[in-house]
Amino acid sequence: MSKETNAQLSRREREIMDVIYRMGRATAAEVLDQLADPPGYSAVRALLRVLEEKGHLRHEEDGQRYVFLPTVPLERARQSALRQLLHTFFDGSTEQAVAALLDLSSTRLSDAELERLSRLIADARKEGR
Amino acid sequence: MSKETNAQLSRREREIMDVIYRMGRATAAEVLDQLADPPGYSAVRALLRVLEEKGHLRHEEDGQRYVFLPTVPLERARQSALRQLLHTFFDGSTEQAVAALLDLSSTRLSDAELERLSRLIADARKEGR
DNA sequence: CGGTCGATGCTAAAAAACCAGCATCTGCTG
DNA sequence: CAGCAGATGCTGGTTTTTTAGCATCGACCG
Repeated sequence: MSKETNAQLSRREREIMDVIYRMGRATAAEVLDQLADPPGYSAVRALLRVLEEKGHLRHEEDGQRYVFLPTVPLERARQSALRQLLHTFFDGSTEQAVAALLDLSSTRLSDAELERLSRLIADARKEGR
Repeated sequence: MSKETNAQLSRREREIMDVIYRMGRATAAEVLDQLADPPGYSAVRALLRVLEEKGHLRHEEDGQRYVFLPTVPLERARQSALRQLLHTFFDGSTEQAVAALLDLSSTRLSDAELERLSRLIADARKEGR
């Protein structure tokens, strides 16, 4: 059994984790001003403590203040999130998910990006055999 | 302003919505036995009622029992979810997201699927010009 | 007809989440 | 040294979520 990054997050907890994943690392104050519908400073700190207890965060001391980091590295968190999304919204179909992703941002994609994506798939095909 | 599918879901509510998106439509009993860490039947029904009040679900009557459906269609819910995921875990980069997606399921992808993906990207490139 | 089964509606209370405020500590500055 | 600034730890209370239980209703069956 692994390290027990204990179970299910509440709404606020989720929001805070998201902020920290976006930032990579963050202090209480930084988290606070990234929150859309901000509570008080104390509230944020309390939640950070809880998240640490639950094993989702750890902190390093930077002089006086704490900088919080995820215990689960970005890559793994991503994977879980993707897997989850794939399962609930795309019935597990990578193909559909990629399609939706392309559609979502079709205008924003540069030619170079598409080029690289194309290569990515070519590589996947080769590996497959 | 649109129909006000009122705000943020709690943990259980989220779980239940996920089940319903997976199933497309579901009765209380069906939702119950899809839940990983199941509460009582009553609890599920109560939450379904709440979700309906909040505007996330509606129901149709099938003889005696209710079948619940999302008010927001799958496609739109997907988009929101993807956008969110892209933002918090991939810094908005579609490319990285697609890469992660391919990596996640590399073994599971059939040749035919990769073929189709490749075509998808080719199409996107054409449209871009 | 009377009873049981399987639904629903509703309510109240237990549990969890959320939050603010105060006490404390440290470093810095006048 | 005294006081302020900025950080943390902690505690208690309010609000929201989550849950179970009980009442009801209609369909079906013997």
